[in-house]
Amino acid sequence: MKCNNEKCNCEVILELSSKKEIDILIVGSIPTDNDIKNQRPLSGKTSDILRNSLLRLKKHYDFTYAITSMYKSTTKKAACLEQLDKEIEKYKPKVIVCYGKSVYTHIFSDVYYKDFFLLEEGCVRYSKKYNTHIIGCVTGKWCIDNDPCSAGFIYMALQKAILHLQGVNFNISDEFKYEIISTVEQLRSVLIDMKNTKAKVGVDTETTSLNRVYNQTVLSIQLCNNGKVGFVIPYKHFDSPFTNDDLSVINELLIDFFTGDTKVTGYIFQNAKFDLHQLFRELHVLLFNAPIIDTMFNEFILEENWSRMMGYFPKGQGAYSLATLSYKRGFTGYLEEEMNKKNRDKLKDIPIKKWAKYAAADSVVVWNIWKSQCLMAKHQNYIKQFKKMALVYNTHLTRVLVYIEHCGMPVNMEILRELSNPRVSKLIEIIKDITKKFSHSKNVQKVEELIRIQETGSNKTLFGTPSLFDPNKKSHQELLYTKVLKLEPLNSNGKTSINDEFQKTYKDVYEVGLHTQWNKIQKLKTGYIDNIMNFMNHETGEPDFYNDNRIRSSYMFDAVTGRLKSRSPNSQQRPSRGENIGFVLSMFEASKNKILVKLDYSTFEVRGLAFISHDKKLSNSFIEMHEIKNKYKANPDIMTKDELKNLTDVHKRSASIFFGIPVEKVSKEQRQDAKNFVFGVMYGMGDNSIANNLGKDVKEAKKIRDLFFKNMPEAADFLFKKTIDFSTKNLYVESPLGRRRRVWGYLFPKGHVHAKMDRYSMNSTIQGCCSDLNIIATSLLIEKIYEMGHGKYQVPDSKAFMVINLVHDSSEMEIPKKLFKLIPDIEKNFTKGVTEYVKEKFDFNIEIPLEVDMDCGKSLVSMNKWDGSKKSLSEIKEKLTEV
DNA sequence: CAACGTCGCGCC
DNA sequence: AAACGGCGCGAGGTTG
Repeated sequence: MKCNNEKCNCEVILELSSKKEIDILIVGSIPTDNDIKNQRPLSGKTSDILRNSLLRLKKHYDFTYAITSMYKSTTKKAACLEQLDKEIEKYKPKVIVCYGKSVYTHIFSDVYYKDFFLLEEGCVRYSKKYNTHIIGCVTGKWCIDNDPCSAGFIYMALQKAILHLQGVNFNISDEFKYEIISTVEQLRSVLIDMKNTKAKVGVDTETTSLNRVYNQTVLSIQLCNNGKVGFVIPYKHFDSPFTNDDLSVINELLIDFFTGDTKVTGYIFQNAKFDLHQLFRELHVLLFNAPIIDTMFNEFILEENWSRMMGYFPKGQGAYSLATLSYKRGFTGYLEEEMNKKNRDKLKDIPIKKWAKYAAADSVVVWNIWKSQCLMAKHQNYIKQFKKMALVYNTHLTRVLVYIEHCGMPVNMEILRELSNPRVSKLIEIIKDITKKFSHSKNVQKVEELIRIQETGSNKTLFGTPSLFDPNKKSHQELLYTKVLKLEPLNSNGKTSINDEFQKTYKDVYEVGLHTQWNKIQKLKTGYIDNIMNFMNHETGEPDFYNDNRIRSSYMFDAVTGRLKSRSPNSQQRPSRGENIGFVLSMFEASKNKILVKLDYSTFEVRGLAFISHDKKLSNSFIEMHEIKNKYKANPDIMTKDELKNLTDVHKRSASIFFGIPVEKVSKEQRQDAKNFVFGVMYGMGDNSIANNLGKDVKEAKKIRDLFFKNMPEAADFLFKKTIDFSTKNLYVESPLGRRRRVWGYLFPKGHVHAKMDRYSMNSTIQGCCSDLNIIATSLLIEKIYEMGHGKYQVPDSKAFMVINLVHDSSEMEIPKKLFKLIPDIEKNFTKGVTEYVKEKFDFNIEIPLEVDMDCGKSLVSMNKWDGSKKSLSEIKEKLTEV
């Protein structure tokens, strides 16, 4: 059919799924030659994702659709746009899905964030011009170019379009009212009213800064329990009607509200961690009387892949920010200039009346977002697990994050200052020494000559000319290793790069060896000495660090598998092995009269594989080892520590299972092979990589894989069959606790992307589940600390039981020496305690015993391993009373 | 010169 | 042709 525009002679292509009326019109941008030839728009390879999504959705929903393109020719001819209008006029679709940003911005001109399409993506909006609803989504090409998991955005947009036909609306209202509380009695009556209402309460605070512990003031607290009216409680603000006496009454009222008897079914926050820092600091409330709900966490739980798209969102307004969450649900309030988050740091100087409306909005909006999120969970068939995550899990998560960030990791400043002082630092001395060795190398001297000629045109040197060779500079590396030393570059692009492979291959070349040492030690200095010194500096640093010399990293929950991230600085990559790390570790020292306790789950992910897959032999391995350990703990005299180590080594046992030999006959090499293999398998490594890793040829790696399949059939079946079948079918995997990881990449055509999704699926459940258990266990411990009255704000910091760091499967504490007796209880909490808890609350039965390794000491360089026995405990105690 | 993407490497 | 999961950070280099 030809376009009926006289000026234009292009082909009109339109594909109809049915001759009935059209529900959904999908509009692509520019057709290809093939599209036109076949009369089938969006028929190319990159549209597979769209078409696969339609196929899958057809299985669940009944709907009709048409596919067309905005332009009718392979070039952008303006005249053709009229043709699209005619199509819309003719078919009167109930909703238009705009495939790509250009289509969306053409059809829906009312776009606020023009440069950030992902803020519009998936939001159903009403178009006056076409008198229909519009929804935008990314294109397949965009998914291919960016992240395969973004393919889900296309699927979700289509699903939302379909749900729209059924009258399902995820958007929230712009309408709300607000009230400023002006007397204590008024507050009392509002709080009593809320306490006696079975509803959730949206909570928000306005503060003077983003600090967590120090140099911070709460300006106001907002509450809303119906999604319509927000109450603003003025707090410490010049414009507040409350006297100091009033404030202490208000504090009592609030403490009672959050901890006393209540009918409230949950508190809804946006970024609960921040507001809980405020409530913890001001009111000392950490354990609440109702679940803590976080709209930010919920949004992540509903689509964790947004966390990988941060670059496509405005600075300071990420994918999970309140502005984004509300905007994506059609809330336009925050677009008003007065509501702009950027102005919020000035609130302390502006009368409350002027900003109360916007402050109130935060509590109202989160309430409504929660409703919208529940609706979404329902349509993902996820509501039951979602509520477990949102209500039960998140309460623990938030508590842990608040407590850890509040406590902070102690630093011995004397040691740190010494390490950073070039005159006395032993660490800097090593760096100087390596630099000297470099400059004495004949080869480096040749490089310096070359550099000098390059830069000055002359190779003459004066006495005292500084060394020109910079080991970090790529050009200098190139000169030294390729030009002078003539080492064959190992990179496929023919360029020298000082990576792991290069350093291993040429480890016998003197300069390469120096380089390796230099890189390592330099990293220790910049990453831990310089970095932390900066944080502790009163000019460049942060008050939450320098006020009490504790490191307060930010912990975030947005790692796609469910692990925590830590940043500023990253406490999870603090050095743990290798030369010279002692310098850095020595500064992590417990404060006076306290000790550090480090708790690691023992081979947690391998154990996770066992208890998630219910592999018999692997599980038995762990059970047997547990029994041996218990016997030893009861009476350490029955065997030596070495014997115990031998008998309770999971990798030795795996090797014994793989190779069919007794544990005590397993060689070092066999153990290493089994270990590397199991980890490789859990990461989804192929035979080639495993072979590479084991330093064997592929045949042997395949042999070990066969042994794995033969001897651990349930584990192999779980990883390679059950998990992948489930995720290809459902496009997600789900952990026993109810955490999902979406693997939208299966919407791609079969190929390497599917292989990637296979790996994500196999790994995510185990990785996430182990991390979740660690977090829950830590939270349970904090609960107990508070029951015993040893928590922060219950006693002075010098006597408080602190939780100071969390690294995926380990938890670190700083405890008063007097509480040393609690060590066995801590161990129990992280093993039996958490096992019982998840059985009760999540119906998750961990059938094998969990085990932890525990170390205690004054500082991280002087830790003593506890073998679980009473004897060893008293030995450590004795050692620690000496320091 | 600031912002950005890439690399290499630290941790589990 | 081959492909190892999850991260943060500092380095040099490129870009506008």
